[in-house]
Amino acid sequence: MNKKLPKPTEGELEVLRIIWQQGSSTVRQVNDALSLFKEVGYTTTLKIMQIMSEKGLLTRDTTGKTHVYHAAVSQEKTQQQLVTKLMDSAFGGSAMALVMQALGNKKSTAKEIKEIREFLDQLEGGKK
Amino acid sequence: MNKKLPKPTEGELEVLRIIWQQGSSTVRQVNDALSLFKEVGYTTTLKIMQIMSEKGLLTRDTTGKTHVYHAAVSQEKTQQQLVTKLMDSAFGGSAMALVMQALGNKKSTAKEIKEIREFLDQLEGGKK
DNA sequence: AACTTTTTACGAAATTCTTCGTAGATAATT
DNA sequence: AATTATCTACGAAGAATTTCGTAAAAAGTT
Repeated sequence: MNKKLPKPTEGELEVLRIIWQQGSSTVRQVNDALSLFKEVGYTTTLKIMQIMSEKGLLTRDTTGKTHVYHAAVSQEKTQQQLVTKLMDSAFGGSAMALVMQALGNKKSTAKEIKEIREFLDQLEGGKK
Repeated sequence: MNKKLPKPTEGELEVLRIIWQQGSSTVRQVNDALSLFKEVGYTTTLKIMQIMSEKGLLTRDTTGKTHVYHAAVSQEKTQQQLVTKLMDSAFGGSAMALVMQALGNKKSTAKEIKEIREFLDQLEGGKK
């Protein structure tokens, strides 16, 4: 079990989000997607993805000329990792404090609030 | 209005947490507190706090021989900043998604869940 | 086949963060 | 007063991250 994958950096997270969204991709595809919202050189994207492979955040298929990269970490696990880290480092480990900041900040819609209530119901229900 | 204070690094956040907790402190006091849970040289702590002053995360009183450092950013604002950043970078801006990860992860107590419900009530009540 | 384009590999510069050693100044102790 | 301890300032090394240029290999085009 490889539980200790490194925390992705900002740049790595951007790549992961794209691959989670559009599925396994080539460097070109990721770079195109990145280029929609920021300026970035092709070889920069390539380098980041190569490093991510070394770290185990991505795997790649090198059969063809153009390598295809796959996410090696799930979106859910990664979000878990990041939110846990933030909770510990900035909120003293309190989920409540973090949740309140997240909700208090943003103007949540009535619908969102309702969904969270239902989620809380589930949490209590599924609990022993 | 200085809205663009830099995001504190891991090390800087540790210093801020200590100063938020125990109030304005000297380098020695911060270093002692840090030493309780990690090994760190005195000049390392000094350097970090000096850099934080330059960045505007701390202010300092240099009247005496021993300088006294004060937090220049509030805990609340900083938590806001960090949670917003995480929400944008890892949760596509969705507070809901983040909240669910935070709650689903940790085994929240019934009391915590109740508190969050009450918080949601307030949110809706205070809203127009 | 010669040329152009695309892609990977390699290396290195620029930046940021962390760490700490050394020197000098200031204060406290003997 | 001399010694010792404490503190700040300075600089620099090491690691991590981001960036990109150049070269070489592979594929496609004329």
